[in-house]
Amino acid sequence: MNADRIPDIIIGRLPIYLRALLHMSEKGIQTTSSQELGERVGISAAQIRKDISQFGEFGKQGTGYNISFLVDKLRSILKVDRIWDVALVGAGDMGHALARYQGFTNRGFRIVMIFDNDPAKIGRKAGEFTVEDSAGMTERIRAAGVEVAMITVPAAAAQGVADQLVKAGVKALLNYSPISLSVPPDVKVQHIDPAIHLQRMTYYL
Amino acid sequence: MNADRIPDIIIGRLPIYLRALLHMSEKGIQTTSSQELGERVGISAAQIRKDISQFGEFGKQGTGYNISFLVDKLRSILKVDRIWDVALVGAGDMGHALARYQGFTNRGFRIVMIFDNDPAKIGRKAGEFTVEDSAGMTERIRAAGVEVAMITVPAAAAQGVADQLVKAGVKALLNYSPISLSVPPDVKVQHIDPAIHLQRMTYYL
DNA sequence: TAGATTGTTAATCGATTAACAATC
DNA sequence: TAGATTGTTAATCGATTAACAATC
Repeated sequence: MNADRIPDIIIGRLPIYLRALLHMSEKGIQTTSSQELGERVGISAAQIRKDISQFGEFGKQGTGYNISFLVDKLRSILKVDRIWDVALVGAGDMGHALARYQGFTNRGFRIVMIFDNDPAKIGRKAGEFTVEDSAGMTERIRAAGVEVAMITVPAAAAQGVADQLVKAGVKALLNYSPISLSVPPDVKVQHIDPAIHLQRMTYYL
Repeated sequence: MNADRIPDIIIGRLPIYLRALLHMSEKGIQTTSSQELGERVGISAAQIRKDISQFGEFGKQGTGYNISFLVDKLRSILKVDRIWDVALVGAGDMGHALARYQGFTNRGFRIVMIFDNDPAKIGRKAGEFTVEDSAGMTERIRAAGVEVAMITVPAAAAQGVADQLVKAGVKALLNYSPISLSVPPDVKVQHIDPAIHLQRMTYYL
């Protein structure tokens, strides 16, 4: 156990471990080792043991880790042992795809509202939701106490939307717009940009 | 200039620099400094200078970097000074969103074929493409010489699809399925999983 | 017990930062 | 010229790996 601040890079690996462990759990596997988990996720066994040991002694010498126990621990550490309400801004193709995405279930998230500023989209359905006018976004989000949001608006609008979301109290932003957002230090941002991910690979081709 | 192998972590930052530089370029800015670029992307000036200097002396003391010159250099380094044909596997919501995504243009990529194994989807349109039967996928991809692919199939099917793509000669895989893929060492994989990205932030909430 | 595997330490490796001479 | 900013070196900082005692 370690009371110091845990490095970002370790926190970033925990969701990968969690996903793999849930996958094993669904297949009925009850126990795993750092070795086996490492092979599945492409990370060394030593690193996995070291990462996990930052938070406690969750394994047993000789037998490894009990999967459902470790899943519970990781969920608790990552604070996904609850359901976070998520606001989605941008009801374009990507927004619609996310609105209908099944992958949030059981992983700690649920979209609860969708906004757009296009009159042609407001009032229409996106997944099971009705697209709301982004004019009322700040108040809606603040009133609902939503702290997590996803942005799927065009690049030119993204920073403005981010500013509004921050003002509304959002502390975690998943940005699908192809632009670097600037936010206060207490707000976390993650970027998803398929072109960036592809460009990281073409260097090696 | 450095003839050694460039670390992955540096290659991973270059697309971020490139995107920011293109953005500045579109706004008519002609010159920038490591300081200014660093503020835009949230990376220290020293690191940006060090990263860029791995590939040559692209700046000028006193004035900084010429943006269009640096854009050209980065495009060439990342091999996106050409257009890569991309195959898309999975014509669900995410596949459709990617098929219609405008963000690949001018960034080195163009989707050229879309596959699915669902008879209800085969023959239908996705963006400007007609969904093809994934039964003929390996041959189609090999014949077309496609080296880059995106996977948007359900988790249970993803590893099988990846295996087929590898067999077809694909060397760069962008995986939207919520599962860790295992591929030979000469094949690059990048993962996009919104739940993973969100879980990286909830720890801090 | 014998074998397996953890948690942890120390060693190694790699990345970032600070500082500054060079120079535009 | 004076001011600004690069490219690079050395120092610092942090992350990964190897190894192994502890122990299930």
